[in-house]
Amino acid sequence: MEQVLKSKNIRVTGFRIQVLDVFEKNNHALEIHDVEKGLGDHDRITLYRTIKTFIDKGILHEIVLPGESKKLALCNATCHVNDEDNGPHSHEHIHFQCVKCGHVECIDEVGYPSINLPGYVVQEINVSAKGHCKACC
Amino acid sequence: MEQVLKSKNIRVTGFRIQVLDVFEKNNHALEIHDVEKGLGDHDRITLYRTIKTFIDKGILHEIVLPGESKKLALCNATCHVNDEDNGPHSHEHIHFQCVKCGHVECIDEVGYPSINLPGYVVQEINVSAKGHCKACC
DNA sequence: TAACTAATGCAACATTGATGCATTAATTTA
DNA sequence: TAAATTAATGCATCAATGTTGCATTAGTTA
Repeated sequence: MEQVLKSKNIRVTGFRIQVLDVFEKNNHALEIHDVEKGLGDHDRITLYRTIKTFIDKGILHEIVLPGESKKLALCNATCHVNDEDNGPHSHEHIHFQCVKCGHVECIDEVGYPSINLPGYVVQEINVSAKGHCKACC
Repeated sequence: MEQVLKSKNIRVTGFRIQVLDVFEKNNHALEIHDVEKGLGDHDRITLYRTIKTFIDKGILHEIVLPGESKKLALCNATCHVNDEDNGPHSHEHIHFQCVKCGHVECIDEVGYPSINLPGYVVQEINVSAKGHCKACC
């Protein structure tokens, strides 16, 4: 837990550990609202700043799905954002949302599709899916 | 233009035609901010309501991309949202963002990838890509 | 342990979007 | 085609989400 923060060269504070705890207790993506419920009494602004730091450092990533509010999930070990230029996260995984339980999870275990767009140069693709998750099938 | 509105059984008003005009003059997705610049003097709330109506009726669809603010684009002819239950739009196309000009466009001409997630039931998939568009190559 | 610097907490503000209600304008129908 | 009907608009207000500046507090380094 602390190791995560240390490895990213940011200070280990009680609040940051609490926030990480909330994510580690859940195995699906969370909205800021969910994080707030998981924390005790806290300062809203500090939470926003903490999340921004975590995203910049490659600890959390944002998940946007049509019609849904923004969600956050822990990055996997292979995610290395460039600390100098705040480049994009490089997660090649699918974001899956279950229509039954509503949970959104990152699926690292399957291959990533590739697409061919004649006339375009594709650098990066982003895939999300909807359906029934393992638990709800 | 009017036909679009009539075919969806909603009233043809000057403001709605102006909004459609802005989208038809551009061949890429627009943020609400862009639409406002394309309109003359107007009421912000009415614009939000107009956009909501257009989305509900299958005239516009929302495009969300990580790290970008929400964008809107005209639906293609094959989009039929169910007017009764406000079901989802059924566009099987890729949203492409050019890293050079920043424009986001809908690409209908290419096949849509399929994915196989063992243990899951996939109902719908959503693909976006980034790179260089035809104009910027 | 002191000095340094990053993180926090608070106040204030910005943006994006929704709701209620009276007024206006587009349709419908007589 | 004018009156009746009903949807759309404009305005005031509010809610949610997120940012900035600044003084204070706490983690880290020497």
